[in-house]
Amino acid sequence: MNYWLIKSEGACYSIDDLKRDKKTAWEGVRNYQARNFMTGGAANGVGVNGVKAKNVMRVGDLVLFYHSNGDVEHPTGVYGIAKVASEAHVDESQFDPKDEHYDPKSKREKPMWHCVDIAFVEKLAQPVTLADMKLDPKFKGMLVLERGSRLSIQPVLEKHFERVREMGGQ
DNA sequence: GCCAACGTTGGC
DNA sequence: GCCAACGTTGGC
Repeated sequence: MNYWLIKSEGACYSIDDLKRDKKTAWEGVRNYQARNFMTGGAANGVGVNGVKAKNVMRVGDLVLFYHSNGDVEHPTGVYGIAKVASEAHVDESQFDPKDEHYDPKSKREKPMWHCVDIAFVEKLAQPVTLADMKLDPKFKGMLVLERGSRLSIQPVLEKHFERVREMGGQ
């Protein structure tokens, strides 16, 4: 079992939206490194030379749901837990000229972007903010705390995942 | 709103 | 293949 962190602008798609939808296709990721965590390296989810990397999302993996670009009322941080609910599949938004994530370079015959489905697990009783995590030495080494860390899908260590859950509980 | 850090593009 | 220019992300 692997653990992950995915970012979403809270004002754009929040943990409450995921709770309402129960499940959503994690479309719109347009960064190769982030994509490769979903697909296993190649575009289509079968990995490089048919071999999936170890560090790739698998059905059932648990995910920290992180709100980026927060403000005073809604601070940046982890707001809930989700899980990976599908293998990588074609991200339909790349073919839609009206979609903000439209990619004119990508062709149906050879799609560039794939995504997994993400399902709601729980909302934390209280968010674990970025500020909280920076203050707790147990989070030392966590990718999201690093300066300039823009990766929207990140692997997370089990100990960091469990610590978030602990701090976010009642 | 600012701006540093980052990823991508494109000229050469 | 280098690297400057550009657009975007995201903390503050």
